[in-house]
Amino acid sequence: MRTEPSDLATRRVSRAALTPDVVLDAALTLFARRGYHGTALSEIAEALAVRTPSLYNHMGSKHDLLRTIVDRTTAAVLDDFHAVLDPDDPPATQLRRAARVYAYRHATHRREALVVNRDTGSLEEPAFGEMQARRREHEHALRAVITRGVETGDFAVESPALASFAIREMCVSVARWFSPDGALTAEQVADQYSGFALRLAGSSP
Amino acid sequence: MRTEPSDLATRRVSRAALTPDVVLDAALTLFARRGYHGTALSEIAEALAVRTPSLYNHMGSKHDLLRTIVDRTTAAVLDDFHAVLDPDDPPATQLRRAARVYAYRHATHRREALVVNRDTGSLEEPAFGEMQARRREHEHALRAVITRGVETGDFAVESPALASFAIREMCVSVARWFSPDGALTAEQVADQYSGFALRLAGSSP
DNA sequence: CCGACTGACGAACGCTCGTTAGCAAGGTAG
DNA sequence: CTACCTTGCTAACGAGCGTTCGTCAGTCGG
Repeated sequence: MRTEPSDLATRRVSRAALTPDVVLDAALTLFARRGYHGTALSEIAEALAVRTPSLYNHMGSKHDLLRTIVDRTTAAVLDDFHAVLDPDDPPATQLRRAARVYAYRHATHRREALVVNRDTGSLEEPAFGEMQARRREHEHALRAVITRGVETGDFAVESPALASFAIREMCVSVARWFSPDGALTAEQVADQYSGFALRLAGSSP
Repeated sequence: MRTEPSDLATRRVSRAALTPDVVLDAALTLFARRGYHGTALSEIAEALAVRTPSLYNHMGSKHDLLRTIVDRTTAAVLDDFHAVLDPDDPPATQLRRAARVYAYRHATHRREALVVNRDTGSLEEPAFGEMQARRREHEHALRAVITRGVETGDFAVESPALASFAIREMCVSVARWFSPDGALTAEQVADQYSGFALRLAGSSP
């Protein structure tokens, strides 16, 4: 379904078959680097070695690019969460897995994360509302895990909401500094961050 | 020196004396809401009940507004840090105070934090380099605290760099959700977050 | 009462943006 | 071979951007 993305690299000159997904990938790279309003369609076209109007054979509008990126990304985050959360697991296991998969995604999908966390405010309705709903769903689900852990005595925090915010945003920020060429792999970072999350929640060892 | 800012509220109609600081404050509010590239000078002018060219009596350029905001904010963060850090304190006290003042600033100066963390990439040189240098100084100073704590056995983390990133970004994110009208005051949030930081670093109780 | 200064203004600038229309080249199906 | 469909192109659009200039009303010290 998806064309192989070139990660953070910029396609150039190659002029290999232009498709909607190729355009989307170039937009993703540039949106992540310069922001949605800071990126001109002419820059996306240049990165693809094509004139600006040609883009319109493969997309609806500039705003559609942003909407598609945000839609796919927020949906994937929720899929991740529900894929690893087993209701029968103890709270500590649930939190560890939820934090790990969340941190892992932000290490392996840096561009998506940067765009979603910076340019979400440029979405128009109804896309903005839908995105907020999905974000809230994830937020509430994570908070529920912490709340249950506090009730069972596995966790110890004054405010589950506060801890939930802190853990989420801590994981989100991985996208701001992680590099696949760095000393740690995405898996190692995700493991350590899930450990941070457990400590933060006051998980009893 | 500074005119009293109207926090997140928007000045309107009042037409009280236009000064450089009043313009800066309106720009701060709008940059925080819509981003630097997403904000037009005409919107800042409208918020001040003035025509766009009049702004130029009180500022150099749009980019100068951003530069001034970032300069003042990053300088204040470093001042905060050095004001609370006593080299004779044990690592746990140093980390608690550093995290508390950092979280507190992000709760009480939300607009500045949002702009600095979103639109810093729109800075041109040399402003961008200067900002990066100050950010790095704060980052390295906090990391040094953690490293020392690991050496003394007060902390327990695999990678001080990773823990430092996590703690910093966790505090930064306070600006994204904190509300002065919420259930918790800025002081309470800062206290809890500094507790999070200590736990995250594996501080021995 | 007058001179100089401050500051908001209308008009206009050059530029870039996102987007549309129409045409031409190339591959494909019949 | 021909008709068609796809797709990149040039040209052009209307709008909005940040910024500059000259003007003119208001204010204030003398």
